[in-house]
Amino acid sequence: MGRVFGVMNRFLSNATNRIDAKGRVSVPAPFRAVLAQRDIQELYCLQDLVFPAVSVGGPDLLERYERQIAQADPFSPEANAMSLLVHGGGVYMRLDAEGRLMVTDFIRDFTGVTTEVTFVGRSDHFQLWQPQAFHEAQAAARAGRATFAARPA
Amino acid sequence: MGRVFGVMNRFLSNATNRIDAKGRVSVPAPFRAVLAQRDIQELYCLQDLVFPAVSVGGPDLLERYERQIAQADPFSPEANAMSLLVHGGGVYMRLDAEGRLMVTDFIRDFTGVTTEVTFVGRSDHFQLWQPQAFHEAQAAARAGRATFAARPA
DNA sequence: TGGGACCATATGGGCGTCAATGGGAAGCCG
DNA sequence: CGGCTTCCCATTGACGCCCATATGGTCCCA
Repeated sequence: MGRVFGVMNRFLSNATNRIDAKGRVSVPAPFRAVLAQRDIQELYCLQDLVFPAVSVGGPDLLERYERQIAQADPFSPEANAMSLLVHGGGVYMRLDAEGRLMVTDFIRDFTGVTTEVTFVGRSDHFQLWQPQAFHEAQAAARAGRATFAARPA
Repeated sequence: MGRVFGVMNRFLSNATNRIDAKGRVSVPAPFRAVLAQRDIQELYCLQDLVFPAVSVGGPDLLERYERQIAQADPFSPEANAMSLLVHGGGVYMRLDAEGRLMVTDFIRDFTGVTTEVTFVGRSDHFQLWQPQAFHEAQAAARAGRATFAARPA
């Protein structure tokens, strides 16, 4: 195998792939490379806390969320809601031999994807988005960010 | 080979190159020299927050943004949105053996470039612009009006 | 000082490889 | 027995890697 470059060991950038007649979609090769490098074979999926997107990562993703829940006040509505999402909404998935995953109703219902899926890198995990929703969310984030950009950090 | 002069270790000035039939464009040699001097082999690209331009730099460019994210609560909506921009909107690129890069739809859509690309030095990184948009933005900056109209959808 | 050789950059294009996609066939669970 | 899933193989279109050419500028030398 070729050399793995220093910063490519994170999930970065985005790509949109088609869902085939059987409901499968290819995970972009760069993302699969990251998964392979981290020895991640079992994928854990859960809903994003603020966006209509499904987060996908290894078991470490689940652990990160559980730590966050543990830190919060156990009686707070936030911790309660998070536990509901993380523990009640989480799903395990596997890739097939060609590096594709099944787009289940869980994914379709929450993200709104129908024919295409946008894979979005999030550094330590990646997300599945309905293409249009991703573009809109990014445009909104940029707009909100630009208003503060004028001020020095 | 020759001695590298102090002033050449930064991205300065601008140049416009053509996009060929395969969608490639040569990065100006002075910029490539800076990249080589800094040992930058993988390029990190991100949409500018205020201009219709794509910023290109080394891994340090990404790390600068990531430091900002790290300062916020990792589960906050703000950090989430920021990561959506930096990780989801960022792209890694490599130059081919001749020092060219692919002009992807990502670049075309955001900058509006079609047949030519203007490379603009920004000291620690450089940017890709649609030639006319660059001239207009520069003229506006010269006139002292930093405000820039929203670009057309 | 003018001409010409030399050189680096920008550009064009062929070709092989790999990823994305499509579809068949066998296996599993209802 | 039927639908759905999993494994496997075929296709194709894009991208990376390679070499060729042109063009403009610089340097050297007469």
